[in-house]
Amino acid sequence: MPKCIQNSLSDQVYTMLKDQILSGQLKGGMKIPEESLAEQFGVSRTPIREAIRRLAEYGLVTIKPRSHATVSVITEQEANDIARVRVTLEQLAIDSIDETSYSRNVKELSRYAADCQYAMGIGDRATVFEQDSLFHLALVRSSGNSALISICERLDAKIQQLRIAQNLPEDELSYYLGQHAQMMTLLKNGDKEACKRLLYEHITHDLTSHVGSLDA
Amino acid sequence: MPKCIQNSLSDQVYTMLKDQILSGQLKGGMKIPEESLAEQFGVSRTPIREAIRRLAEYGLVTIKPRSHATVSVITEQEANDIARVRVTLEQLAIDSIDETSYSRNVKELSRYAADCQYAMGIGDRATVFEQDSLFHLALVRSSGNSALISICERLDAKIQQLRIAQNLPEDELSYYLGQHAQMMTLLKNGDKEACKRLLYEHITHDLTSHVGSLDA
DNA sequence: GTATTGTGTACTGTATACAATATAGATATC
DNA sequence: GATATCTATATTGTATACAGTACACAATAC
Repeated sequence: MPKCIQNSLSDQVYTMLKDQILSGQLKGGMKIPEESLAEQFGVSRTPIREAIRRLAEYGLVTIKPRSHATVSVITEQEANDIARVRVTLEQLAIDSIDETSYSRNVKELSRYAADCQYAMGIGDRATVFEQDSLFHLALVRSSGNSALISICERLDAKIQQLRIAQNLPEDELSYYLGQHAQMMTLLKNGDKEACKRLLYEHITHDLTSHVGSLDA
Repeated sequence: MPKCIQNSLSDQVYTMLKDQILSGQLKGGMKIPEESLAEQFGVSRTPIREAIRRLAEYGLVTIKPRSHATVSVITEQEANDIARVRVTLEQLAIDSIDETSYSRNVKELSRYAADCQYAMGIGDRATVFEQDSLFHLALVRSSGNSALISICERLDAKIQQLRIAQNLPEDELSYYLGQHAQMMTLLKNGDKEACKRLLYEHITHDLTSHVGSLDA
């Protein structure tokens, strides 16, 4: 269910392409010529170009000048690098949260955590990942730091791509999702240090072991 | 002196517009209609559009749908937020640097530090800021973390805008520039903690006091 | 059989043309 | 005189057309 905020064709195409990439419909390494996409979406090349270029800024596609754009592939090294940065950024978010901003967001956070668990229960992985993203973004938003928020929102697409590529087994995924609620408890109790340690485990857990076959 | 890596018109326009914004020639809040830019640069609207959209991704211009794009203005809050994130990211870079990667980059770093000081001596503020940026980016690159590097490179444009807006008095600027060499000494001695503390001061020094008159 | 060059095709990069919408100014109304 | 509404214009959003380049395949030379 693609959610198009703007109604310009560029934005619609952008959202749909992003969804197709993150859902794995468009796999890493695949060529995406502008003309065939234009045909597929029933629009001209102009909005396609703008969408592709935006996706390139987010690292989801790679543009080779005067040649095709391709869907980006994530390497193991890149996955580790992103995780490391992510931990650092979200730990900063935790440090920046004060009680009032937390209480303002606690309801939203717990809803995402719950929805995530529920989706896990019925085996709906797509929703699990979506709600997981929303939880972490809401956490970052609670920091109130606009620069931090925009960086994390930008990084989110890559993280989603990573989550899917990681392909964690059910039991592990379920275990790590439970940490959302734990983190909230720690935050409520004001124990930021413990929360940051848990976040570290939450994000960097046996990261490298499951990555692979992105361009199957 | 704009340095155009790619030779496509889009890239050239992008670089030139960026330079004009960072040099203050295009001031915050100014409208930038596509057509007049196209005339000014002697190209069609297409490459102009792509450049503007790219600048928007970097936060240097703000696009209001179906209306003019304007040069973004930095608020005091935003400046603080960016500084906070920047400290965190560059501290992560310092943590990630190992001896081999440092020794590979030490020459480059000291050159930037020296050039920065020299430019300060002859009162060439534009070069000071340029070399300052290069120093910090080289530091981040030494980390070898691709995700971190790309985030910092992306943030760099905003930081440059900020540096100019800050408009630090000569003596203070000169003082803080001296810290580049100090940080390198600490790194060489392996005292990362001290280096990170110094970096914190280096970046967050009386930040809010000088910001203002961006759209003079 | 392999390497090299030539040619055609397909795709991108850019320009131009048209459609749709927002802004500003003028007119009308209270 | 102030406010609201209408109209004209300017500017964006999108489509299309053309030019130039890169890639793939074939033909030739070694």
